[in-house]
Amino acid sequence: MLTRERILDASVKLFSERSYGGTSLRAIADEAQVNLAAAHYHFGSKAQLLEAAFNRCIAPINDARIRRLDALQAEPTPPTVEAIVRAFLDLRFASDSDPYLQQFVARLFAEPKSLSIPLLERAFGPTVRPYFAALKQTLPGVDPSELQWRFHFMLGAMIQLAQFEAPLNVFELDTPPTRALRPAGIEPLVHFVVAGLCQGAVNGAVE
Amino acid sequence: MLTRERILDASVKLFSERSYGGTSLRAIADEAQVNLAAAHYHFGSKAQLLEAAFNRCIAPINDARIRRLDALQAEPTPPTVEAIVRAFLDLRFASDSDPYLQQFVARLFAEPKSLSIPLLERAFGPTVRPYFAALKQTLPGVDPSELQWRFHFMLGAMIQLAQFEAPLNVFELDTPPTRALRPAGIEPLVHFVVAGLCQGAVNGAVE
DNA sequence: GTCTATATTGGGATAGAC
DNA sequence: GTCTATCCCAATATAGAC
Repeated sequence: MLTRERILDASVKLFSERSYGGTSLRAIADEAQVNLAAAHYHFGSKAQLLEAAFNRCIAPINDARIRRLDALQAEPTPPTVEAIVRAFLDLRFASDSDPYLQQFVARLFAEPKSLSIPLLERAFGPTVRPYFAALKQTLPGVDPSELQWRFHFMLGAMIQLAQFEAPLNVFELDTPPTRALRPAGIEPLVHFVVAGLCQGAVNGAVE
Repeated sequence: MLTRERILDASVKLFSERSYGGTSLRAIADEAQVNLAAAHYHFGSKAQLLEAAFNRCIAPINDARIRRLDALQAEPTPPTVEAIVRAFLDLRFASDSDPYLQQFVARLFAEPKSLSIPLLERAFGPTVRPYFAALKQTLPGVDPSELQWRFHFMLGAMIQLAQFEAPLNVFELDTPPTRALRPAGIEPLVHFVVAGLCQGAVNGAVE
């Protein structure tokens, strides 16, 4: 059972750093200091290993996000856009999150769609949909299809932050992964996204 | 010489769709209906072929972007944020642009950094820097390091649009590439980004 | 459950005829 | 410049001993 965990850890690390196509099972076995055959014994195939690794990585974050949204919606006053955005984007206090999670998500989004879409839909859909619904309710003045675009751009900005430690600093190589989202960029990200989501609207959340 | 072009065309298509690691030289030779050895003869290696394909793809867009920025700065009145953003993001009228360009850029951003960063820096840096400088001048009230973050998020939103035809429609598979940026999402993108860039500022560009 | 060994395929790259 | 043929290696995957 320990072997299984070692393989998962190594998979998360390497898939996050080098993408799916760029990572071999051999490299994973090496990193995990485990025999190559063990990967097949425990997971069957490379694709199944990817899914297992991602699921283990995303599960605690999904839980935290859902819990935080529930908490917001349990309050007497309806949540602001900023509160919803923050609950979704600010993972600084999800201390049990895997440090590679965000890079992992970012890499997954860029995989060939036949690989990424089904996986993301299964792992992400159930968490993302309630957030979108909450935003829709908080921003009734925004056309739903327009809001879908804005939500889409929020994900793009989030992913961009996950991939690069510093903005535009295109020279840095192999930066170490950071727990949850890059702390330094979280506040700028939240404000950027809230501004984009609330354009025009005079919602209590914007300032 | 025709062979060379066929290989470049096929490379752009396949690298864009399947990423670098997911594309073999054999697949490229097949797609181009060209002999495998020709790829090595003309380009030397897979990595050099990637760079050649990307350069050919990005060159006209770099030119168009620089030309448009120059035109803005030649006018008597200083450009608005929206005008600058539009010049950068709205490629609908760059009719000679490769239909795969945006997917290509998006995939490149997600490659392992040791592969992507140097390439992006060479191909993108000289175009991106003047745009950042122009924004800095138009938004003097925004702290430069904060503006870097915002610019960074703009790129993320742009890439997200490039990768997916419709927002959140995570079920669609293998959508055909679109010339320049997805037309339907351009206006939402521009407005989202302008709002994010101009937060707080009372610049003529925001409305 | 874990190892060694290997089957099998497909990858990038080259040599050398034409 | 273009082809065939091939080298060499790395990839995923599996068989079978322990």
